[in-house]
Amino acid sequence: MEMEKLVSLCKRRGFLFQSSEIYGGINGFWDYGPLGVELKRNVKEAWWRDMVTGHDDLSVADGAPETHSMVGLDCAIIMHPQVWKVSGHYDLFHDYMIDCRQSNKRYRHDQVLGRWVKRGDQRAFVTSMAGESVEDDLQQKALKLFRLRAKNVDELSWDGPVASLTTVDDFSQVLGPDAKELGTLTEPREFNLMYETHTGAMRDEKSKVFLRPETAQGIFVNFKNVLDSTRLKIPFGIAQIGKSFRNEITPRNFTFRSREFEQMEIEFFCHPDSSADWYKYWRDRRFRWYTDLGLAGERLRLRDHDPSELSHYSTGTADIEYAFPFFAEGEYGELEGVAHRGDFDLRSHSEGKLDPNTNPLEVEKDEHGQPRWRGSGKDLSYRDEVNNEKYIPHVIEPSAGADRATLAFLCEAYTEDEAPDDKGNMKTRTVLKLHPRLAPIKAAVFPLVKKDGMPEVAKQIYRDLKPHMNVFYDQKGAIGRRYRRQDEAGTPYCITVDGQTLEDETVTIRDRDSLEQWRVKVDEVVVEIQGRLSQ
RNA sequence: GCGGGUGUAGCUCAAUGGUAGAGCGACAGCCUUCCAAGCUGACGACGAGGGUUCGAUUCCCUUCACCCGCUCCA
Repeated sequence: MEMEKLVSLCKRRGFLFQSSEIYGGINGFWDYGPLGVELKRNVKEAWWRDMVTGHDDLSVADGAPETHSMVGLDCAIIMHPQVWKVSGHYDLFHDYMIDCRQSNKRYRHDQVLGRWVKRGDQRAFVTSMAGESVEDDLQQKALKLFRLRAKNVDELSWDGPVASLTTVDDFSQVLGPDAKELGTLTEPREFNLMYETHTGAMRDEKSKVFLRPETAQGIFVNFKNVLDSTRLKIPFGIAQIGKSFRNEITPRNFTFRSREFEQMEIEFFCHPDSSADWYKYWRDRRFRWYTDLGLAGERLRLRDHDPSELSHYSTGTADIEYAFPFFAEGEYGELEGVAHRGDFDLRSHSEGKLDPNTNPLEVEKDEHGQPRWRGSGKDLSYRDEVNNEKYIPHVIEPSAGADRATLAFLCEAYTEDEAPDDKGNMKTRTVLKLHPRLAPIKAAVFPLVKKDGMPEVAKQIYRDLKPHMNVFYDQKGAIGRRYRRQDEAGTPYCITVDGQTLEDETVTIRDRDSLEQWRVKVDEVVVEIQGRLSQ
């Protein structure tokens, strides 16, 4: 499937528009049109119903270690700035970046390592991104820079230890990691991946706040509130759907990487001893959610992170990925990450930001030995009244992208097949084979022709269906054209009033995918359609 | 942020330094008894801003957006 065709259809039929299009558009932002908003709402409502309101607290779910509860939350986009300092986003999202004018490569300022080297009266700071073999790499580069052979390595004299580029002020003596000559690096420039704004009318450093880059932290900081207000017992999950914002360096690939996007996140709190089992449960359950809604093909996969990719406090992370058409063959894009996060988040918000590189986890300290970012100081542990046990729960985090899921469902649904026209010639038909739960319009009602009392019967069927679902009525033009329009919108069923209706009070129902038609009594249409939609 | 490409009607495309054209779609009407049929009619565009020019959609500059490749992707 070519992506341009889907993008074109999305625009033409009102699924997706570029934001602020009449002003030339704005990079990284997208608007959902009349059909798109229904589709995305259906995705979110399916998630909310399947994860939260439809969840059975009393039964042990398939694959689950025991019963569990699910509740929802909806918190503010703007939170106390300390939330983002303790969560680690402030440090991670505030990078200084260096560009190389010669190689056109970009580096994190603090990640470029190098060492001063002299040969005669020439002096340079040679750099490398080589990681573990950095010293060898630096020597190679120094030899090359001074046009020396390996046997003349003695002519090099090193000045000081390997150090970060942050220790260097004058870049004119710096050899970039991929450069062939000195002084090709730009001055460090600040990259803010979190959007900033201000609270109150005063616009100064003290009033600075951030638009959240993820919804998860709102759940962590409300953990105690939820516990105190609900009589919930562990294990339970808190779910939230909401907008998040990241000032991505390169928004790309339609809505896949947007700067404003919507997340569907769960933080699931459990006892540390059962956390590995719960992780497996959520990983498999979330994967199944996508397959149940139609991403059943080979383009969807569950990828377990390699143990070497994991933080030591995590016993597992898996990505649910989809092979979007705009990726190269064999490449996948993340729809959802399911992560075992241990007690990292709750402890950080209690004790202060933990250093993820420590084991066991310790609070990250600044140069004065003080906590780098102070936590709330509140006790975020859980007390098990039955076993009289007190502990900090472990967290399983299934974090999904609502826009990415919506886009994946669209990509998967887009189909071109052949269908005959009224003369029997085969014509290309464009159809969105969306799962009925996700389809923006559930059914369309047509009179075969605009006379003989057919519109009146059809309008009544429309009115009968409307209280139950989104239905569309159309009496204009040829019947075939009306069917094709609904195919493009992904409407699963079309109901047609014809001449026979006037004799025996039956109508035809047409299936979008098979093009099959069958007759149903007029007063059984609602039950028939409802029954098929709930399958 | 870099390099390359592309911006003309809702969509797909055409032409032109001198009033911008088509197909499809959408709309109105006629006709139509099951898969984008036919006839008629009306609507509808040069991404934005500057410059050169008597005159710019066309040439130049800037900018914005999209696509491809790099980079980035906690």
